[in-house]
Amino acid sequence: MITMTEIARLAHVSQPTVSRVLNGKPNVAPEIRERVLACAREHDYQFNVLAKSLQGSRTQLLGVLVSDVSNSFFADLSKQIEAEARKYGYSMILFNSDYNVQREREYLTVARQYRVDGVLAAPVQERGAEWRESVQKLDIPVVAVTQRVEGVDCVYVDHMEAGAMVAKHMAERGYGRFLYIGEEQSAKYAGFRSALADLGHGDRVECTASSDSRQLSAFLETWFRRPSYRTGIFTENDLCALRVLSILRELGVPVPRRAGVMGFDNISVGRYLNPGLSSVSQPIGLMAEQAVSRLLHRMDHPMGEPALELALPAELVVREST
Amino acid sequence: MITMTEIARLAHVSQPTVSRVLNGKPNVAPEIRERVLACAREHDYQFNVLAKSLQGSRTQLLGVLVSDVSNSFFADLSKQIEAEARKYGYSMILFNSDYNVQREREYLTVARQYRVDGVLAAPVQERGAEWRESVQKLDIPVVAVTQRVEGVDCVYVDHMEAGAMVAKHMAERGYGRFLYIGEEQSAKYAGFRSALADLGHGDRVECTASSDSRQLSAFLETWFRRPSYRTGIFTENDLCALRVLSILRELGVPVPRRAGVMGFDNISVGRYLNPGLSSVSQPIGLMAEQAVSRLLHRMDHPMGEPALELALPAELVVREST
DNA sequence: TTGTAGGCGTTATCAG
DNA sequence: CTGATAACGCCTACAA
Repeated sequence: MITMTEIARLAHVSQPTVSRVLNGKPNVAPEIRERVLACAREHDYQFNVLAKSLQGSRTQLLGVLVSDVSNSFFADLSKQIEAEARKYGYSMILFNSDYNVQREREYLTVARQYRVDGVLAAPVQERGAEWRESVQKLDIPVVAVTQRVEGVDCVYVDHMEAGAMVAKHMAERGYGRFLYIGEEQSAKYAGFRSALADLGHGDRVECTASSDSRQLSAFLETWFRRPSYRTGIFTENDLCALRVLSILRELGVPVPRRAGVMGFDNISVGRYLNPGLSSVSQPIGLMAEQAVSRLLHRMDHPMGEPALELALPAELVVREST
Repeated sequence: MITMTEIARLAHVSQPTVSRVLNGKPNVAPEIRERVLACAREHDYQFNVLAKSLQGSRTQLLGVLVSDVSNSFFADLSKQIEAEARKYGYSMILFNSDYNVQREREYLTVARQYRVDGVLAAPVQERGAEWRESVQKLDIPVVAVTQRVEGVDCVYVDHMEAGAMVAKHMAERGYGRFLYIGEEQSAKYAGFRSALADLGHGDRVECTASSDSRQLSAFLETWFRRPSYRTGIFTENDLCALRVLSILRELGVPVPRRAGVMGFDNISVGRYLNPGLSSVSQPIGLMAEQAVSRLLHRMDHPMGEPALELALPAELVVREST
């Protein structure tokens, strides 16, 4: 690939002059400008961004760290982030932590080795003082997306509040028993549970892990064998809700009559399901936009301002499953 | 971020010595090695990959160009590619062409500006002599994924053959009318159509575009209003199949009795649908593996060998929708 | 075993 | 308006 120095030689000018031309600086004689441009075009010159950023300028690279791009929610998020970053001339190195805290850390160091100008991370750990600290002593600005992290710039929806919204909706729909499928410590569950308590259903909530499909299936079979109230099921995300719906179908549990199912993330296929999946929608586009903009801002003001913790509104998307 | 030169100053040695230590080269006095390592650890030294690659060595960056990560197929593909690349110490810059040929070209030049060691591309254009040429005169190795491109390294499944498999399956299932939803020029359609012709259904195949949902809905309504044979519908991808299923449900067309639907890509949510979506599965993991390995190989042998055109087997995944 | 010198492709500074 | 020159962080000779 041709370099400025080579163009300089071909055009019989000095290399800095070539630099001036290619960067569109003023104060270059028109004829020289033309000569250089012609030569650059002819050889399809491309800037060497790496060499450029050696001078202390920006790399124009963003590190984007998600737990799993194959989850449509993160796929959508990555897409929006890429589109948003592109507006500012940024490209994105994508890292997949695979829900692995160890790899999350590794990728953070890889991102630094590439001298990315900043990192957008959807951190795995929900409540991580540890994560905050490891991020804070980093010399690269980091914005957390989807999760609140105290003392770190972050853009997120309030999971507590979302859980409460779900609880309220399910109570209104007349469900009398409740099930949360996901991690017991999650903020969604906390909000769900506490709102149900306020509604007088405090002792009718249970929680079970989602990880093992067979186990989950067995659990639901037992649950619905005993005659009981109509059950509102809230899952940690839509993928999990899909599995639940599929299990309920196998068990012959009618949805939404006997069981209501509400997911989280409102992935795009939800509306095409049968029954359509009710879900909590996060404003992905807005999150991406705000997160990128905050990150770029932070690059210029590394320490100055206090962390911005931006809570965005979640929205209930009610379809046939509740 | 601390540099080798600074460590050198702090440890009272020369910068190349620091380089030797940090790169684990032999012939360094143990005590100096310790001193340097201690200092590096203390200040959390990280290599500057960019500076490294200025010397002509590799950037350890791969450009990955897809049309739309938010399509689960490409999301899965990106994920597998990332995992595979990581094994060789490579990171991935992700580009989203958004099915836009113009942006595809732009991203190719951006990739070059970053001096990526190679590019994996799922090209938009199905039959592009133009694309081949633009890629061939690139100074960076490119491997096409998912599409065959003559004269360019590529890893793909044979869409013609896949289309034929679908035709055969649908004929066996007793459908007597056929519909392809997608671009008329696509290889899938060609294979579908020609196989149907061989089966004596040559004049019972139609094709309609998928782009406009309302239009598609109107088309299907008209189609199913007239009493006709049972119809086998083959869609260009699973996302499209989802929309079709949803429209058929609205129209009250029973699936698979009156209409059979088969998608393409076998995205993971397909099995959770109701009815479960029949589809053509592409071996994503294998494709990623082969494509990355081919790309790395090509880096070491830029021109030597002829292009590898690797056709991988597609597989019919039959569920309740056919 | 260690240090010095040069270069990778740029940009910035300063002199002419 | 243009060209030397130094610098960015690192590596690879080569010299001591």
